[in-house]
Amino acid sequence: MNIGDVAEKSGLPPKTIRYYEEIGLVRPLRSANGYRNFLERDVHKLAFLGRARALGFTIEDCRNLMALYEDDQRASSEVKEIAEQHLERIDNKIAELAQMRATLSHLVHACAGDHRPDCPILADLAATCPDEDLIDTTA
Amino acid sequence: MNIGDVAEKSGLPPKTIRYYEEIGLVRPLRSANGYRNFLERDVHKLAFLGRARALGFTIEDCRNLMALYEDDQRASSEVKEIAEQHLERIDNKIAELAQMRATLSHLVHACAGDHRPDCPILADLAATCPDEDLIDTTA
DNA sequence: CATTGACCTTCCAGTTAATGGAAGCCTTAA
DNA sequence: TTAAGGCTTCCATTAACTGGAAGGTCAATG
Repeated sequence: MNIGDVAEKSGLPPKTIRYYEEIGLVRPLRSANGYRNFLERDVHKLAFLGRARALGFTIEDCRNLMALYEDDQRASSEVKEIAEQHLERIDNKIAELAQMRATLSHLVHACAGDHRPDCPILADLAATCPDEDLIDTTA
Repeated sequence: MNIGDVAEKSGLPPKTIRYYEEIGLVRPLRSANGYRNFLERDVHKLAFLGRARALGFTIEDCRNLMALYEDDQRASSEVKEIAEQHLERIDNKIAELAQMRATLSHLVHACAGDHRPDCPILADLAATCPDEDLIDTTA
């Protein structure tokens, strides 16, 4: 199977599939003409990778998940640990974004958004420390 | 003022400050010895940039916000528009992460996480389309 | 048989926003 | 004088692709 078919079946662009080969996530055979020759097994692996990436796992996570997937002696605890760590990363990211969102939303609502230059958003970004005039800035 | 002092005052690492100069966000003077020589105004700008970046604005947003900040003829609507677009980006990102979180959390709870190889997480990642055998794959 | 168009190949560059490190000045104090 | 610390530039690296150029392959058509 050529890369175009695999792209369609796996949902990954050809560029990405080539990249995944380059970093060793798949090892397709080669036809006599130099074209990559994928087996169904490769398609399956690539779809697996696509789903893992869609869940936000890093490439390194994917590499490890794939290794576990192919190891029938694995302990599910190993998989779960990777997933839990990722879940924590996601939670942290969401918290960070929620914090940004709160501040930004507040500022946006406070801004008239008209022709006048007065802007609480810029005022906040420019905000000097409230006690700035108490700080020795001559140093 | 040397870069080290500016770093301390602005909260940005020296490396980042040099980078911001490289991409034209600040233009410090130079002393006779070749050292960058920052004015209070530069420190203020850098702190502004640091706060904007902390709110997740891109560097390009920062460039535009800074230009508006320095233009006393600006309309607050221009600032608000940038902020609103960013808010939307944040909301999209949060939604995406929340979706990942939901799926992943579900899978993690379903996984025993013991010594056995059975794992719903891997099963899901490997999941072929439920109706795969009904799909014409010969096309 | 030649050519066209759709594939495929490799290789190089660019993306975001820094960060790490090497090699080498400048300054100051012991 | 020499050592420490701060400063300089330049180059490489990060994550995970993506875009594009130059060129080989293949199937069908004129």
